[in-house]
Order: sequence, then structure tokens, then C-alpha cells
Amino acid sequence: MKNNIKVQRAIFNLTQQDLAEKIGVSRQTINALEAGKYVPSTVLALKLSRLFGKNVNEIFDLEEGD
Amino acid sequence: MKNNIKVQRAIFNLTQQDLAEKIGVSRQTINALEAGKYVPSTVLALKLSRLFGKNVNEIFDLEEGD
DNA sequence: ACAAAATGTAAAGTTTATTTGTCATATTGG
DNA sequence: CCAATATGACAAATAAACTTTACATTTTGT
Repeated sequence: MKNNIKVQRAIFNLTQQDLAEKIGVSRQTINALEAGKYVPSTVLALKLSRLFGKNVNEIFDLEEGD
Repeated sequence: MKNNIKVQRAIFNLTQQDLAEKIGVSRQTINALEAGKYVPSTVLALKLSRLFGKNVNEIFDLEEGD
């Protein structure tokens, strides 16, 4: 699972903290997501989708192992 | 979290079993998803998206509580 | 009507997401 | 340069996803 949360976040000029608060998760969750440490739930993906005005598919992408 | 997996599955004329195998999860997982028992991971959502040829956003939708 | 296939459901167990707390390092602004 | 802010990272704990097994009910085809 790849994602471009970091890029989207840059576009909106938000800190990890800011984003975490807007989405309703912890800052560590955002950090770990950006670091590719794990895969979010679909609720979280949809919230990011809504916030960034992009389809989930434009933010997240499957990789070989998935 | 709402989803229309059941409808997509009907369009492709697949049983829950069929779908489960194509996606790589158990039949009960598909059943529980259709029943709205829980929210899938984004990997699972993307696999369904790919299989059905629809954006994740066209298959899944946020609800009040989410 | 009968048998087979499909679906609903539920408990117990394993794995993975997410939180909370904490500390170290980098980056930015005055 | 100094202080504040932002990021990276880790460990322990909790919550939620997902599996396996198993059985009951419904639907479908002949």
C-alpha cells in the first residue's frame, strides 16, 4: 500500500498534528501512515478523501505484496 | 460505513464464496461486510475497487457515526 | 418435494490498526 | 543562536479486522 498523504498534506499546508485533528486520529497514526508502517481503515481513507477532495484511489495504491 | 458490495457482486454474478476467493478473504468476511458488521481495510477496499472497476468512493460511503 | 448450493450468524482465536506516552532529532522563525 | 514547533520512532496497551469452525436457514434447480 502506497499513499501520497504527505503530498496532499503539503498542498493544504497542514502539519501532521493539524491533519490528525481534522480527521480525528492521533498524530502518530498520520506519521505511521506517511511512513507506510500500516494500512488505514476505509473510514480513515474516506475521511482523507473527503478532506483532500480526491478519490481514495488517487491517494492510495496497491503494491505487489498486498 | 455503507457499501454496495452486494449489488456489485450481483452485477458480476458472483457468490460470496466466489468473491471471497477472488479477493483473498474468507466468505464470512464478505458476508459480514455486506451486513455492515465492520469496516474493511483500505487494501481490501482497493481490491474490490479493482475487481469491480469502480472507485472506492463509488463502493463505500461514510455515514453519520463514522 | 428433495437435494444441493448459498446465505446468515456466532464464538473463539489471531493478526493488525490505532492510541497514549515518551524521547530524540530536525526544522523554522525571531 | 535559541526557542519553539514539527517530525520520526518505539513500546505497551486497547480496539477492531479477519480467520476458522460450525451450524441453521433460505434459495435454487430438477
